Amino acid sequence: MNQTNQSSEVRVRFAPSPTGPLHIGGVRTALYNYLFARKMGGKMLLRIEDTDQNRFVPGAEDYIIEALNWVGIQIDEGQSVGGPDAPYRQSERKGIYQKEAFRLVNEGKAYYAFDTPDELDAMRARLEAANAPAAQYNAITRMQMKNSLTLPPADVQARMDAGEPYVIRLKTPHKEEVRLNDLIRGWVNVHSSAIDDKVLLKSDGLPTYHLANVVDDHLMKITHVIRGEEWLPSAPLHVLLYRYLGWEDTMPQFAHLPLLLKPEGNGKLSKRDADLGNFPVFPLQWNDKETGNVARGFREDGYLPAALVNFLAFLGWNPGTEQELFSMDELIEAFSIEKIQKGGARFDIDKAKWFNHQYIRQVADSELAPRIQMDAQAAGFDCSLEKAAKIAALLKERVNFAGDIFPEARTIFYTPDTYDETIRATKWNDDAQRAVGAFRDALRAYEGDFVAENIKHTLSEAMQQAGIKQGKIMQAMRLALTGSGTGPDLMLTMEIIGRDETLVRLHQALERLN
RNA sequence: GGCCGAUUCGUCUAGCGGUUAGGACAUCGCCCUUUCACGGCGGUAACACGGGUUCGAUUCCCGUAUCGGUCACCA
Repeated sequence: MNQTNQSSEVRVRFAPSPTGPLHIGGVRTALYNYLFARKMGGKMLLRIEDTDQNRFVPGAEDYIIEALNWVGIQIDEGQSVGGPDAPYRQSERKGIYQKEAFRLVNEGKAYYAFDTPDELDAMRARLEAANAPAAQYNAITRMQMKNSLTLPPADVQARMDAGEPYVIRLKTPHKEEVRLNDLIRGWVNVHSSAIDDKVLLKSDGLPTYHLANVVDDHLMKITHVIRGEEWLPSAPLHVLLYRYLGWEDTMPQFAHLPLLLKPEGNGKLSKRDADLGNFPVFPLQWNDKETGNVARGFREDGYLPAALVNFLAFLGWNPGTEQELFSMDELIEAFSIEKIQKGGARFDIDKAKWFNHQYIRQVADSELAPRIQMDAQAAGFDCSLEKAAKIAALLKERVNFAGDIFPEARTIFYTPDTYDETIRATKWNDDAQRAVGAFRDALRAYEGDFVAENIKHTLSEAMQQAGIKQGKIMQAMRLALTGSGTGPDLMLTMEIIGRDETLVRLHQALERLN
């Protein structure tokens, strides 16, 4: 029935479950899928795997879409954009999975099971007590359970007619070697005895992940399944499903990505680690409506999407060159599955900050200005966009985040009310006093443009005339002007402060520091 | 515990039989500078262990150890 995919167009999908905010590892998975799709000139699909009604979280789907959009991952087909295989929400595709599940039963590859949760627990407890090799529903134990393999057909029919809940389970072969060739890991062999009789269709009529993802990937003509390593143990089961469904000849290729690990200690990266390390694990801020908790996001923390993407791309992949900074287009150009790492990658937020620093300094001053203006206003200061842009130019190379700029520029906005005592004690001496006085007088007489270059010239001339070595008094000058011993370029700072205010500050310093 | 996977500086990694084992983050030092940063230069720092294969193993094979993942009517 199914002929080989003639078009050979690469088609990949990102298939998250809307159970909450998208984890940063999920963003990386989406990114790798996207890079691969674009690199191969293929398509990127977005499918929502919402087959667990109990775990459904309102708003999660919108969050996922907004997050992908923010990082710059464009969806070609799928939820939010539509496409030929709609609907892309699995809860709306119920009938499709049921049809395939019943087909498997009819073909003898699956069966109905009526066991209650209590009965299943009892079975597992019994097997564990008996020290059985594996406490699972499988080729051996299924013959002692309540299912269409053990019950008389009439009984099965009666139960179904009576509306008794049932599931459909895969009739996993007893002894069979299942192989799959993972693009990242090579051949992986698993014996079918290690795979239990997985539930394919739940008693609520919805499929489990295993059935749904295989059916959808086939129907949507997915050519490559790129997903997290946590799926590797069930990948052989999926291979088995493709075989039983008769789709093995068009089965997609698999690539199981290494996991994102905790910064220190053992295990995969969790929200808790992020809180401990004081960094986000979600792309966007998430407001939990039930608990009222707010989980921070990379966006709200001031990370640029380009920086996050660059950082994430390098967590588990490397082009093999010494270039570190890559735009999305460059990543697409350089990307290849072969260069994906096999081992898990520890999450190092310092590296993320460094990437952000690299990108922040490239942002135009005018783009940074509104944020600075906003921060200034929040602190109670007026700030024109022109002034904010100048401040951006003054400080952007020094910071990791746009939000760090205003705090460093704070002294620009007000005449010092206090002066750093340590600097005062060590730097405020007779020469400093004379220097500030001489500079003030020179500035009063100066009538040209009040720009850094001219201010610098005025200052050095004044110091020369006063016979003072400029380097000796610069920190005192800074103290006089800003009240602080440290900060960005002083001449530019004065330019931004303006002539009048500069004079006011010099004057006040002479009065208050003596 | 069974099954599957992984293992190069503290961290992310390059390496695909012969290298002074390279880069980046972090760290330390020096320089630059009006200070603090930025930046520049340099330093410390790694092939988990044991067997093979080979003239030669970080690289190939087998064990061991360690770490991770997974064993639901969750994805």
